[in-house]
Amino acid sequence: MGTGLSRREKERHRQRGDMLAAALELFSEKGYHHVSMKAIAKRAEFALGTIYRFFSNKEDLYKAAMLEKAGEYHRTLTDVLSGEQGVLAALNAYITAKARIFAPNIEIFYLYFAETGGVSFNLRAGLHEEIGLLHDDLIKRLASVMDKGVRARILRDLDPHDMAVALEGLTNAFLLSWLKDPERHPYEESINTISKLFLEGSLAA
Amino acid sequence: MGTGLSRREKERHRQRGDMLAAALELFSEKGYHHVSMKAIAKRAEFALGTIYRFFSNKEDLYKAAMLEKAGEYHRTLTDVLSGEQGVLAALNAYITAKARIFAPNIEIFYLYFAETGGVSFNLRAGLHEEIGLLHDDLIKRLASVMDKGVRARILRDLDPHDMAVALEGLTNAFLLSWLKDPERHPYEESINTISKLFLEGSLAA
Amino acid sequence: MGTGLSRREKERHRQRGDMLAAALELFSEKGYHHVSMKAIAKRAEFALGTIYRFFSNKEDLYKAAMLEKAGEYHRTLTDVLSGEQGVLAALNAYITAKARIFAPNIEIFYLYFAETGGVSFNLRAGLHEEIGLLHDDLIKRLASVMDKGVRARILRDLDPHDMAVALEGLTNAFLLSWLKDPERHPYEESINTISKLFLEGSLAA
Amino acid sequence: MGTGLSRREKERHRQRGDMLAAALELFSEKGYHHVSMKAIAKRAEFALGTIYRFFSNKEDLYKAAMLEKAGEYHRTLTDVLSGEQGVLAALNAYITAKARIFAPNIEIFYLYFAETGGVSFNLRAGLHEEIGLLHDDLIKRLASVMDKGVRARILRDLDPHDMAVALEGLTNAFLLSWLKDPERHPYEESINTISKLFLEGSLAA
DNA sequence: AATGAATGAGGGTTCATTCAT
DNA sequence: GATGAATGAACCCTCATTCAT
Repeated sequence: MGTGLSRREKERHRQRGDMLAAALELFSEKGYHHVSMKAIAKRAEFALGTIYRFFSNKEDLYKAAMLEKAGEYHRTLTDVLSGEQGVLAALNAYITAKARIFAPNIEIFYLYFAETGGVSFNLRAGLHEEIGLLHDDLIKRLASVMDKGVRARILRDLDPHDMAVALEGLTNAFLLSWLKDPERHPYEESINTISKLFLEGSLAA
Repeated sequence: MGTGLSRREKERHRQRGDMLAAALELFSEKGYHHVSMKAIAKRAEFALGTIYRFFSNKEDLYKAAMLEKAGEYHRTLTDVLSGEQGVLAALNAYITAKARIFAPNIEIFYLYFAETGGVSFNLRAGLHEEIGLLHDDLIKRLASVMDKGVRARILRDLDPHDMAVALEGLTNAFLLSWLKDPERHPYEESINTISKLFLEGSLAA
Repeated sequence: MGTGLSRREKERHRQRGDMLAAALELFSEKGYHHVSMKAIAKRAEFALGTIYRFFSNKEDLYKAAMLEKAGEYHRTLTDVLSGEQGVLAALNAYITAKARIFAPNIEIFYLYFAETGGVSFNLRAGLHEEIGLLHDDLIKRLASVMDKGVRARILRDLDPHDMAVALEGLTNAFLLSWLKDPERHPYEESINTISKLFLEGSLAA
Repeated sequence: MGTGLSRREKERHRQRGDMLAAALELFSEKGYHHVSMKAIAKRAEFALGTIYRFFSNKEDLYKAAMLEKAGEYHRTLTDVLSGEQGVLAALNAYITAKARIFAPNIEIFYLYFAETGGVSFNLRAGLHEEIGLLHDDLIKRLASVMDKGVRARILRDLDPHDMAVALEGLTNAFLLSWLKDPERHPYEESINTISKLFLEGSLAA
């Protein structure tokens, strides 16, 4: 018993997911203001009014879609970092995972990036903060890996938090560069460059 | 002495500048779609119609405002790089200048960043490309400085273009980190970290 | 019995009709450019946006309103001409019907007339042509009646098409004259005059 | 002695004429509402403000332009009618003159026609009346010619005023028909038809 | 007297949101 | 609960008119 309810809840959750997916697709294709609720309803194959039973307004839907994706990314990246592997393997896995996540979704990356960066304005008040928290958490986890690496004398002896921020900046920059012009600038080489910057005595080796 | 014409032209230019300034303020405060032409007119203290004597539509005004600022930033940063100084001095000056430029204009930085990154959609077609060109030029100039540094055995022996991209990513990341929480994370320390990542034998010293 | 669908369709058609009626009223009262969509919405007792569910823009609404009325007039007049009556009866019926149609709608007559004439400019491209086709059709039908009359030696032996055009011109002129000053110039006398001009040997009688 | 003033007045009159000509050209090309005062100023090669020294507003300019042309037409047509010629010659001259006047100016004809007809709305209040007076005067003069013709037993014995109105309607209709499709419907034949309708015993001859 | 830059009311249209069915 | 027609506020832009130069 309660299965009836449960089934209904599952169904509701599935519908919500369909809406979020449709919304995210359209938002990343055209940008927030160029997507109408009607278009989202159509893409998601729901009636316009039905969307409003799940999200109180467009704003809310946007936030939910972004947070959904951000949460997914965050989960993937933290999973990668928390594996039972060595420091170098973890960082390599992180860098690779980030590329794997964003490559097929460059638009979403931009969106996410803009939010992470801050191009969010009052409009998305709240979203900014929530994504900020995720980002802070990620930095903290990265810093902890860095710390481990420094103590193991694998990484250069710099402030772990700074190194985490640096890694974020480097991966973002190389990702963008790669996505802009995939041929001219293979991502693998970027990984090498990033590694060398962090590794202790890398030149000596 | 042509002062008649010159005065009128100067006046026109001043008005245009006022409009661009007002537009930029508002766009960075609220985002493109949340700013009405009426609001820009009011902020700039012109009549609505007057704006249309200078810019053919909102789109045009936005592009002009962004390009104006982007050009200004680009000029400042390339000036810094082309001084008759050593490699290290040049890079330090660059990093500092970037902070000096963006610190008071974090919103504009986000805007610029978003455009550099790509959150621009069809809407701003053209702008994206033009800013992209400026950015490419900057990278090229940075790479040339890096090359000089590598050949002088001051910097690590990595691909100069990659190092340029890396520097961009690092400065952006640290700037954002600093601007988010100025107390906790002094920008000066970031500069140290950045330096150390690029300097040859920095750990040995 | 499909009544559900039918009812909705009927409702839709009724709404469309109300909008067209309101639009036609206002357009004939004040002219195309002096009527705002808001005013039409108000007169038709719909919200502004609702009108746009039926007509894609003001232009479209105008054309639809004109064509609606033109079609109605055309139907009425061709019906009159195609009755199983004699030539004289047909022409008399035509002249009378025209008066009956336009008398209560002098403004619409002007509008129709202007379109028939050509005061439409690019703006109403298309409408002009469509109304022109209706007009040509009417002339052709009139000419055919004239032809019958000529062959029956009831009407003067002139070119039927010319006679049709002439009848149009005469009825228009007398209608306008009558509508301008109904007392001074009874329409019945106009009919007599028109008849006499076309009848063979009318003076001899 | 007054020559100075006179010269200035002449100059003013010439300027006024240039403005009216430019305005009429544009109005007939595009229609009242699609012509801006700026465009008229440019076509007339005057400054925008200067136009307002001659006409208090756009409305006023339109009326003046229409009345100017209407007066010109009226003068031409009444001149033709008041010549020392026979009735038939006068009517023929009238019909020909009307074609000569309007053929190169079909748009103005439509405009004039619309005003004569009545598509004028509140907007052009006044203009309508004034053109109406000219039109009435023309009808009266035509009627007087008709009367002479009837008394001379050249024309059919119908009410002269009706015949005048009829002639107006016929010439308008044939003119429009001709202007719409000049090849298919030579105006000369129309003249024949018109003549036959009015001439006494024309079929007998 | 001539100029044309500046003004701002007003119009067409879109679209987030509501609510009767 | 689901639907989508109806609503109307708000936006971009034009252009007749004014007035400082």
